[in-house]
Amino acid sequence: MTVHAGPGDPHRPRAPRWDAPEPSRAGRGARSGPKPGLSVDAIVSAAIAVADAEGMAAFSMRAVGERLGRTAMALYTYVPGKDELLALMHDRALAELPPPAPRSDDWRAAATDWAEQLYACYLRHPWVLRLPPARPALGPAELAALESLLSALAPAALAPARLRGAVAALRQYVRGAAAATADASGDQLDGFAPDFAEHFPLLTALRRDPGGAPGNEDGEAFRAGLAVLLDGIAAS
Amino acid sequence: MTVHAGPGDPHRPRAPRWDAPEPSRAGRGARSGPKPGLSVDAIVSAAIAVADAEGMAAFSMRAVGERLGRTAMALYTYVPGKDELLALMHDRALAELPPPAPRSDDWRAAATDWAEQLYACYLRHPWVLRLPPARPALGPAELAALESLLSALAPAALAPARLRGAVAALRQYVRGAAAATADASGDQLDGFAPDFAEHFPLLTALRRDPGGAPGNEDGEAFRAGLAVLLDGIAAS
DNA sequence: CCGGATATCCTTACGCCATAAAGAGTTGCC
DNA sequence: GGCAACTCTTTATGGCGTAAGGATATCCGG
Repeated sequence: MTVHAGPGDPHRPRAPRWDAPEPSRAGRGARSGPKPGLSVDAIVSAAIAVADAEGMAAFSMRAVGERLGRTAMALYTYVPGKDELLALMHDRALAELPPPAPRSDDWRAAATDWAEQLYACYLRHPWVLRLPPARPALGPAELAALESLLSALAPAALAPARLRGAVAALRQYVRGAAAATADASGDQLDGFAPDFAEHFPLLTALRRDPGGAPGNEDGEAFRAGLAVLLDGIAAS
Repeated sequence: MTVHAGPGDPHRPRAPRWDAPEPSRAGRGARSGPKPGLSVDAIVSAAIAVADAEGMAAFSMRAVGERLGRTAMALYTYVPGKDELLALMHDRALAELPPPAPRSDDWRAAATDWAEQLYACYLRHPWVLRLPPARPALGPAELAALESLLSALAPAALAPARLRGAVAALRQYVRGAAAATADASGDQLDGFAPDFAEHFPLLTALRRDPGGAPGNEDGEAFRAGLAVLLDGIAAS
């Protein structure tokens, strides 16, 4: 990545090593000052711990600092601001995804696996689905996930345009479904006006139908939608 | 809906008419006080105007009040808090969607239309995709949109489980794709490490391929994914 | 061993935010 | 007229991100 808000940037004179471990410590002969007590990695870990445990609403620079026994301002030595920290968190979360599985001819199983891994990752870190849009480019882990999906779909030998469509559909579907599941609002449509059934007859009918499994409803819905999608890919 | 934080609620003694026009003014014989200079509707409209124009980052109770020539606190007479206002904004935005089209046997065209309407609506109001998860239930406009989709899909005569999957896939795909388009980050993956092509060969290959239309790339990607999805529904 | 440079980390402060509390002014019913 | 109900304002509280500046620790060249 190397976003490099280096010391040349007059706007951000702090933050000597933003974003990368700065190969060695040999930038200039000048290195001095007290040993760093923190690191970008440690801050990102603490930040993810806060977001996972307390939710995004309770996430703040102060909260992250506190978890590390520092003040909020101490973080600014390592990270230029909250937005950049969020971007690092995002990519770190996606880095939990497994590397591309060894090539298999069963693209359907491979794609299913990919989708379920990503879905589970989003549910482990639901705050990812709520990050602000500022980041200018995809992070390395997100790129790796895309590459992984392409590798899973390779045996299907789709035409390029079709492949683009399939990737977009899978990626966005998983994200949307995870967002729906995470916002437990889900499809809670009871307790409404008394004329609910009148206004929404088809919804009511679908609702009354002997649904799928009783528990784990969200997971079931996710898999059902995924199956439809994969059928579409298969139909190419 | 009738969420009714009525005067009986000790926690919210204000906000006499939250969420519905309160059929007439006949709640109790007691009505008095100055004529309301605002209304929930006017506030929601102003709030949407602010969010559309300035983006969610600049959205605040103060900003909405200012647009109406009032202070932030004046809004609290009509709306119990920011979260509830956001929920109303969400539903109002989705209320722009057209009512169910007259029944047509071409479910594919009908579903495509539904998806494009929703996609366009999200792009008109991208802040909708970024709302906090608090709301406990779907709003009436969102329910109407679902009913509309069911009506579009009716001629396909899907089995209930399959129908559920198709609805979930379409809904979440449109939402995810809109979010990706709105965060103009899109798929910006250039300007990276020099070994980009090495690390991500499949991505690089797909990228090099003579893509679809030159302009309107997002819309193209959206339609391609949608086509895959609809093929999946057709394969039932 | 000693300055000076450089780095980490802290305190303080500013201008935002949502919203609680209390009061001023307006209106309609008795 | 009096009073209750209502709208809207002012003020205040406790949070936020982060700019600014200072204390302190560490290293380097002398």
